[in-house]
Amino acid sequence: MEDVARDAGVSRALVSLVMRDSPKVSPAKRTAVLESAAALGYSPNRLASRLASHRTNTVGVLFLDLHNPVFADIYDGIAEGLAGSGNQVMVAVGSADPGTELEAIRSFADLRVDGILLAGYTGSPEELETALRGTPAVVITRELEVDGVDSVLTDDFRSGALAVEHLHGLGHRHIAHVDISDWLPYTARREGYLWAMRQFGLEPMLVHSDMTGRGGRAVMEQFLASGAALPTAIFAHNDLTAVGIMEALASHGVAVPDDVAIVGCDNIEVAASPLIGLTSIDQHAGELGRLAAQVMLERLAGGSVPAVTRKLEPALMVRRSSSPGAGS
Amino acid sequence: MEDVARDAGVSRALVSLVMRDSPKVSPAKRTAVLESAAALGYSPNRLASRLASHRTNTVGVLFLDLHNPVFADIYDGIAEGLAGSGNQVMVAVGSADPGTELEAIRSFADLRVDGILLAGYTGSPEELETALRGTPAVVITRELEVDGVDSVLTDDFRSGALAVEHLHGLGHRHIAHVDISDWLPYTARREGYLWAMRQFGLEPMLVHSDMTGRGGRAVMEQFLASGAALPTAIFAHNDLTAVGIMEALASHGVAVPDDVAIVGCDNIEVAASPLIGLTSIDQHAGELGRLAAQVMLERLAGGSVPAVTRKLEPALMVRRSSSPGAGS
DNA sequence: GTGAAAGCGCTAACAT
DNA sequence: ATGTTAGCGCTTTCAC
Repeated sequence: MEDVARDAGVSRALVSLVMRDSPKVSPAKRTAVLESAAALGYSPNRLASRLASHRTNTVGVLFLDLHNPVFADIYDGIAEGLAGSGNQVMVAVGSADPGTELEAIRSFADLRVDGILLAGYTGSPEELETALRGTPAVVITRELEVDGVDSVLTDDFRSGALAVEHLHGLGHRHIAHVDISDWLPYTARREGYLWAMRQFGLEPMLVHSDMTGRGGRAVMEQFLASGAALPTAIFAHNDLTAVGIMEALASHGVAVPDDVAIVGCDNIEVAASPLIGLTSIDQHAGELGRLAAQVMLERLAGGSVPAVTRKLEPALMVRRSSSPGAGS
Repeated sequence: MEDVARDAGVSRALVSLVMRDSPKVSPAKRTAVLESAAALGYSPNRLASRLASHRTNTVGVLFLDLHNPVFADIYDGIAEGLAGSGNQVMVAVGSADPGTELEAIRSFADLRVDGILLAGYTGSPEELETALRGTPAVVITRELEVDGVDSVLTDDFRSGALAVEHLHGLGHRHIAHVDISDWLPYTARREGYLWAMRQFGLEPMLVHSDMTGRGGRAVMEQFLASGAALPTAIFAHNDLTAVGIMEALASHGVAVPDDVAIVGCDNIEVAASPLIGLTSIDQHAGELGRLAAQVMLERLAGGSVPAVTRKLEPALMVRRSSSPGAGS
């Protein structure tokens, strides 16, 4: 920087201003500086500038899992929502390991990112609060009671109820639910399912899986091997699980939806494929990302307003896997 | 840090040593420092430490697209390959916009990451070289001639040839190829296809698409609408495209593989689904990521050895979409 | 608009 | 093993 200033015949301060394209430099000097910088192959060290300015203009985004396309949808929304705000996105991936997730959050905090977006946080509120060390955050797809942490999600309880209402309306009375509660603290969809089943006076039937397609498939294979009577309909915690279930059923010659109707959740792209035709509950993933970005920008601008929760209404997308005329 | 030192009754330097858990501190002082740090809620500012130490222990990873699951597989490999090396992963997503990609690379360089892994770089070698500013890099899924930039990929030419050989062996003579060359500089699979078609004395038939499922579907819809005679087999640039093509065919009642056989490329998880059953050319995505990580670690340790290229052999995975007995 | 001076919060030789 | 002294490369006052 010293060199650039000398080469352009100006002060270091002026170079600094040009690099942050401040409006208070004359066009002449600006081009002179830029030319010298280009000639000398100079580019500012952002570590130094961030340290000195106490601002990073960066928001960190933590994803639970890159394999679930719902996170790609959320990412697109975030990128769109942050576009033009002058903020940079920095991504980290949490993986299944619980320590990794907190490590990534701590790392963001130590790097002094301006804010953190958590897509699929699986830990406890307390751990989150200490890991954040005051960094503003918004959790996506979950509601958390932590100071300075906003929540953006789709109504999971309602999603579960919606699935049951749809299947009940089709005439189904034996509706099973494959949840992931052994795995992660996401229980609201199950609660909605249980509530709706109770409303209709139906007997709930719960099976536990993880959140992957492989998990759903394994659980269904196991069920089929057990020889137990099949339900006439299954509501799966997410589409990945639902597709896994459909795969297992297909391998065993069980017809969908004629023998068993299937409803997933998330409405990922593959659910809409004519080859799959999975009925699903749309969570508006892209919109969640956009909203989370917006909430974060407001918090970064507006100081420390009280934590906010934005909850979207899920939307039922009926497809072949639960088409009427079959089932019951 | 000053405060912690005072509180623990030691010097700042000692605190610094404890924070990096150096072996040269007495256990007594170590615990004293850690306790004070915890009590005061102190955690080191990594911007400052990185600036002062000139080391970040971070490698940046740039992905072309989060929607293609092949990148999730590559990520897993990278994470595995980097595990235990003391390096942190920082992810950025390039998106379709060509400027975004270079901007992300420049950003990594300005943040002084130790190295950059590029999964699906789409720009030119020259642009890459200037954006890197000397940062070591390895490109995955592509071979690039740039100083200090290694390449890790699966033989794309061979993949294209393999697809044709497989289909030819099944008796197919009218084999079309859907490529993405209008979109991205990935032409080797097409070259392999063209070479093999020539070897067999067959007439090539090229259709251009992007790299998405939607693109593949659109291209096939358009083809079907044109009324032109269908080939008996199609080799698609990747599995996403192949599935899109299968969707379009299904919508129009064209049977796979009886009317048209399909071969994709990448062997993403969904290809193996019994609901899809897509024959594909495995690129060993996870292995690519692991290898890229390993090559990067070697470069970071070994100084500036000449650029290296590691090329894997593709593997044909035959499934229903090209099952024998049908076709020709 | 410009230049000087004082940090940002840490690490890295040195000495002790 | 521990304290001291300089910086890392930039941003920010502040007076000119």
